[in-house]
Amino acid sequence: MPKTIYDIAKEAGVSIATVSRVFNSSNSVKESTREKILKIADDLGYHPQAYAQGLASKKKNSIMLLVPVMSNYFFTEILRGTQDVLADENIELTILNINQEKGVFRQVEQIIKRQWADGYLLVSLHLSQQELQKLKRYKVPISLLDDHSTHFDSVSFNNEQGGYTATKYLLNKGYKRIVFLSGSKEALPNKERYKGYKKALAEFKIKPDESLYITGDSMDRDGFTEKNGYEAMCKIISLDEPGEAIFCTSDIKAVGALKAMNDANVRIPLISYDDLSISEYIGLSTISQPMYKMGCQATRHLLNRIDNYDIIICDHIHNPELIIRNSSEI
Amino acid sequence: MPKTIYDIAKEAGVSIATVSRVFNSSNSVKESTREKILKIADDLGYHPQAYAQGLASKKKNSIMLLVPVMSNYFFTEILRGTQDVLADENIELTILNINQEKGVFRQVEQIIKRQWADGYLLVSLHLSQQELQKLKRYKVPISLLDDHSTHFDSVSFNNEQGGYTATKYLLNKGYKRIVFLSGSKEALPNKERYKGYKKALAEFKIKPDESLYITGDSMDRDGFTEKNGYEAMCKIISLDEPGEAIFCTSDIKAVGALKAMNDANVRIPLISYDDLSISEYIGLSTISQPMYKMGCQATRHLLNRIDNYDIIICDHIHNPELIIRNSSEI
DNA sequence: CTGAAAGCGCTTACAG
DNA sequence: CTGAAAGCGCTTACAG
Repeated sequence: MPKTIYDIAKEAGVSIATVSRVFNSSNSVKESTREKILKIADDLGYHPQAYAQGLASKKKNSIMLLVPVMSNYFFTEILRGTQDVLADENIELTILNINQEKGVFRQVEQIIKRQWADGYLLVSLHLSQQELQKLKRYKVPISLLDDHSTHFDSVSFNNEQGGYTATKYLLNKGYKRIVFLSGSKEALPNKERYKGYKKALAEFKIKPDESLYITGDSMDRDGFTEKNGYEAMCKIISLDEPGEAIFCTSDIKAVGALKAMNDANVRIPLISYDDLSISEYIGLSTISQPMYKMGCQATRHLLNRIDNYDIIICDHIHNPELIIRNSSEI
Repeated sequence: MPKTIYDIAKEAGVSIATVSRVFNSSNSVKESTREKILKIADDLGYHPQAYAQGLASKKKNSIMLLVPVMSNYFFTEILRGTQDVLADENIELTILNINQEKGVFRQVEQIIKRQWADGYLLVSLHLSQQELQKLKRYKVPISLLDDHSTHFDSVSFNNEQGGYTATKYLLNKGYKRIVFLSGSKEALPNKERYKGYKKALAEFKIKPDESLYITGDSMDRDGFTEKNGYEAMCKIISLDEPGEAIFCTSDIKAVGALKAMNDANVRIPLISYDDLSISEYIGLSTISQPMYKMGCQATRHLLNRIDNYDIIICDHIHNPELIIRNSSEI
């Protein structure tokens, strides 16, 4: 039922090769022929089928962005960067949501095997080095964002530094019992931020107190939810010795934590992590990361590698920045 | 370089037809042969190429979700619904971000022409009836979410009802000067909500006051940003007669509006729209819509139509629900 | 249970 | 500037 290149060629009285040339902007087509074909194609609602083009040309002219959750500002900013870099490139961008419950590696490998795109941008997927190594054999352009590896181009944050900066600030203000309000303990960024937290404590000769490592009970999305933050804060409040300040590993959790404080009518200084668009408006002191810029970078890495698979591997690590607003200043 | 069906067939000593059958779960393959082929495929990292399969079988086994912005909870919930419906279907789901600045219709039509998927779920795209009519000729399964049409299956909200309910509540509390804190005046949902707002006023014999129709100056994302809400609220506060209550057309804008109130140290009752996940935690009274459920519905419509293009068109309109929390209760 | 062969809708040297 | 033809990597009747 849908029109094919044959329909157009017949209608225009030319060969399919000529029609193909028109759509591949080869300049070796007579202007009048080109216009005629374009007109017919428009009338008939024709455009070359992506799948057939991909198969014949062995190029997909598309890249795929693989992400675990796309609920947040974090991802939106990255996407903005990617789209801006792609703007003059004539490359299509599709997004695939990876289900964290169903084996991240399996899903990623499957997509790559099926050759959906010319290259893949893996965002916040945190595969193990061993898994990344396995992906290497497909010899396909892959670029990592919010993840680090020697196998692929990567753009990542210095999470340890972020945890360190936030904690240090609190320590400098004189607080000693600082709570680490955590997400899932297994999540890599969480571990790294905890490292930074401990490093800062160490500088102040404070031993990390296990009972101050606290998370909520709701564990969907690795615990990065308002609900988890609320639950965690309730636990903190009911501690025998509640803690004098809080380093919270995400803004979304902080929203929950703030509510719990309000409900219980207590106020504990808090610094969180992400700098979502709402954070400015609810006065969160937080660690900010240059997400737009990183989206641009990671995308450029990918395009370069599609262009030439054998160029040297790039590895950018960005230092986050502490932004002080109300929540830390009591 | 990547392995093809020929490599596998040769290695296994069978024809490519047999290899193909294994991957299409045809049961007419000897168990031992199947296992052998699967083993070889796994060793060699082979899986049938999506594009070649699509071309040969004329089925993509994939659907595409077209959305304008995916920053919000709104979209995340819909996605959850879609994914849950797709869970046992063996259909891939890809997402395509539509750039509102670059001609929504043109982008959508292009995607459809190129035949990326077996069907398309259009979310919050608000094409005109005329444009939808044009898409009709491609005879391709399309399902609309947060949009209404007689041409395609659709699942939408009764925005007028939402605006009416919110405004009525405020009127019932005795407020007379009610501000309509708007997004872009051209946006369809905005218009519909405004209709409901006026309808409620009419019941109270109040003439809509033009000077109470207020929006901010930042107009990215159709004005649905914290910043726009903040700006609008500043205008409201500096009104000669400020208004006794506010109906705000989105929670994100309300976040900005609340901050502006705080900064100016005023408190005006406010009801907003969306019920994002944070809204509960910051005490927003708001209009809530069953997004997860609607994502499920729209996806089922689409699958049914892919199954049989000629079934009768479905049209669900959902009534939103008012949820009272702090922001409206001063 | 398996294979040979046609065909899906394109692109792209090659030749003119 | 244009066409004939091979080929991309699969699926799927058809035949056995």
